[in-house]
Amino acid sequence: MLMQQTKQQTYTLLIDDGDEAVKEKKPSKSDNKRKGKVPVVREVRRKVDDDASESEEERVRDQKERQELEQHLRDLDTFRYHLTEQKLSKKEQEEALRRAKDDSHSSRKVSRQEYLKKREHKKLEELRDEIEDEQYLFSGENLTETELREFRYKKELYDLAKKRTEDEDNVEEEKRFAVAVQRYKDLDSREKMDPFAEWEDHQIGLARVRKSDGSVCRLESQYEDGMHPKEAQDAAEKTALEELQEVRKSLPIYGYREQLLQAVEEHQVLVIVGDTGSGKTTQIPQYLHEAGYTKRGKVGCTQPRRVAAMSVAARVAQEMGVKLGHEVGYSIRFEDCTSDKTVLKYMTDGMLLRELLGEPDLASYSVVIVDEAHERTLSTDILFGLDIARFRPDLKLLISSATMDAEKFSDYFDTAPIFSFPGRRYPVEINFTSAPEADYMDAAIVTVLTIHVREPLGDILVFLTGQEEIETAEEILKQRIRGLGTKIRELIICPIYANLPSELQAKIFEPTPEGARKVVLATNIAETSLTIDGIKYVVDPGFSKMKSYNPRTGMESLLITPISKASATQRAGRAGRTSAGKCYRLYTAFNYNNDLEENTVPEVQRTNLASVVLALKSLGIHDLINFDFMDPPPAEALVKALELLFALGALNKLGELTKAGRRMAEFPLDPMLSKMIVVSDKYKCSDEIISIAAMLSVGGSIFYRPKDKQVHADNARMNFHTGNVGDHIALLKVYSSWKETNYSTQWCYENYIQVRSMKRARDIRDQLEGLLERVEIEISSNMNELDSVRKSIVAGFFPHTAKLQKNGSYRTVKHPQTVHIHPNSGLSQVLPRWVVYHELVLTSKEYMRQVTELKPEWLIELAPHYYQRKDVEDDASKKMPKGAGKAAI
DNA sequence: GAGCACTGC
Repeated sequence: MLMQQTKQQTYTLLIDDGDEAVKEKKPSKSDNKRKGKVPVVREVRRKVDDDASESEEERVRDQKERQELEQHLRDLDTFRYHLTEQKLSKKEQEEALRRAKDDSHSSRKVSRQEYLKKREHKKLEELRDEIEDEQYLFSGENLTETELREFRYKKELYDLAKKRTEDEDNVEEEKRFAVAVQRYKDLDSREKMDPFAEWEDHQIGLARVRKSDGSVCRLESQYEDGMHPKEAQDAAEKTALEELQEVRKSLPIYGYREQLLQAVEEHQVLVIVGDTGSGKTTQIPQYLHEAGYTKRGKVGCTQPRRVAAMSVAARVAQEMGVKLGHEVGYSIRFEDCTSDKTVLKYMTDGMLLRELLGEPDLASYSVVIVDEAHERTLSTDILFGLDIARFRPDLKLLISSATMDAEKFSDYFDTAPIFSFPGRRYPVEINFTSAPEADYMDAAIVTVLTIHVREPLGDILVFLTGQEEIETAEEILKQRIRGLGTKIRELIICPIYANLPSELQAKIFEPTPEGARKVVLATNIAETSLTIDGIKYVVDPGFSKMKSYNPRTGMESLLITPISKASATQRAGRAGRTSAGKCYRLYTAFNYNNDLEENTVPEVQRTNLASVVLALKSLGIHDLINFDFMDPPPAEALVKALELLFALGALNKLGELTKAGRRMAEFPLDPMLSKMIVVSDKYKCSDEIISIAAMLSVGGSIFYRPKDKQVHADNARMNFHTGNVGDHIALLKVYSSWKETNYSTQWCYENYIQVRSMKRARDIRDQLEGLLERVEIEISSNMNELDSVRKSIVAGFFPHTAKLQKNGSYRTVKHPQTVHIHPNSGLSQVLPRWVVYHELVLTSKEYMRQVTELKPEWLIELAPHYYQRKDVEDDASKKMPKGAGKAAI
């Protein structure tokens, strides 16, 4: 663990220092521009006029330009190389480090101001640069009419814009927003508005129509919707089915069918290694069905993702010629598409775990297949630890994994045999940089442009770490391309990340127009969750954001960290799905070999385990320290979870599950939220509390805050905070207001609220409402008595309390540490004396997110076992910051 | 004045 941290730090340090060094060694502006920026973008392809008499001349010039460009690119490479060399000198590293330490604090403020100032002039500078570029590059050349006009126009624009860039920006963005709003207005039906529907449909469609050879056959749902005459329908069905059977036989796994079945017969646990495209996910369950395993019970196949479970089930149903939900079905949260007839059941791994809570021996299954086990989700790790196979000698367990982890799984399951067969994949050429990159964003952009200029057509996929980075990259790329106009091929930029509105997500699936190239700027979402056709080049800077949890402080953090080798391989593989491809890694082979971890740290080792422990306890597992985790989590994390559950009254002193604990375990929520719900029964406000619980569990993506509309968005948000009711009540107000408008999408837009998150909250709320019945809690509402709602919250979250300090910061009550109210909180200016918070996150400071005021005496009333008088003594005579300590209560 | 990667129940 220590080793790993050190490594990560060195890796990051190296890059930071590089940055510092760049600043110090920065060449003069024009110098920098000439070598670094201009030439790459500049050249490429000049517009060829129709005029035939000029064509020869054009060709010569084209050739000359191409040569120039090649030279520019070479210059650039050397330039970059030298820069990095300099950056890496030891002395400079130390110097940069020292300086960073000395004035990290004051420099933050300064840099903010600088940033604002810079932003103001950025656009202007860009334009000026463009003009200079043109003059520099094309001064001695005969420009075409159009190009001259363009140039003059730019110059005029620059002069004009100098005076009023800011205004223009606003007008432009105002327009864009209006268009977006209009588009939403145009869509009326709820189906259309379902943010998931679109791309989930797309993914399902993919599974349906993709043939093994990569070609597409159209047969989806033609015979299901009854649109065709009966005969045509039958005929279509027949040929479609026949064709599908052909396809099945052409899959790589087909040749191993008998061997595989024999291996399953002979061994209880089998590790299966088959590359993507081998057909294992769709075929193995069918083989097992054909071999008669389904006579003894269901065949269950788990997937890490909902879409995968749905789309694979749809595909298999089609191959078997049955209706989805009958013999073949799927089960995911909020959606159970199975029936009594179902023998092949695809499901999310979390779903199987939930089923296990009700049916601990999985009696209704004869085979369980855990697919994509190498992803090591929390659920698969727990499933493995439970070792169901030991109690059910007749249950077959198949684990499918990527090559490199197969041994590990085999060892874990008492040297279970490994069955491997080849997949279908195209070769991917891997390129490393010769020296470390100082700025991976810049390097990524240069690489994209270089590919665009040098390499044959084929789309590019760039892995970045988050929304902000993607937006920046998009901006820079657009701007660099814009200046070139017709001189290069068209480059279509497609951003993709989970929070992107779905109608914009759909853009990445549109086929690239003839002669153009698409560049997809993606987060990790493109690593596993979705596949994009036509990707031939992958640019991998080697970083991703990863959440980690500190069990000692209970603090979460989301940090940019180097990826693992396994991740790097996965990313590279994305280039070789439809043809041979290339992967550009923006780190050195040495970095790869020495600095990157073999595998990503499994989730179980970097998460809060409270709900896991509660689930295991409810399965009757008492000795958690010796639970057979494949990679055990830190003991501290387990202890912390046990302590919390004890404090919440879910476990007794002996560590046994209490009645309250049993009820809490029914809810698919963090135990503190479950506790809050269980207690709400007593305060007769379960209706309000489940809304709050649902809103809290969708996470922080409720309020929409576009860059250009921050003031409006903040105003809209503050409406829900009137009376300083606290963030929890504000969330409740958001939910009930939305409900009052009959779940209106329009209302969401008007109030800067994310529809997608609200719909998710509604789904969760519905589920929670259903579960209330199971734990015998009646729905009761007590909106007039907000203190009872607050008391329920405190009853669940009493370990998360903090008290205001003299300096305006807070100190957590039980395990003292200094924290602050998150600036996005409605109480960030109010500073109540006592607060309860939902979570603690470490970003630039230790922040409490979702905060509500409480009365200290409640702590004694609601958690007498946890707090003593002295903890909540309130020295009112002490001077508090001005205007603080007075909120709604 | 901050900044939510990605899943899942």
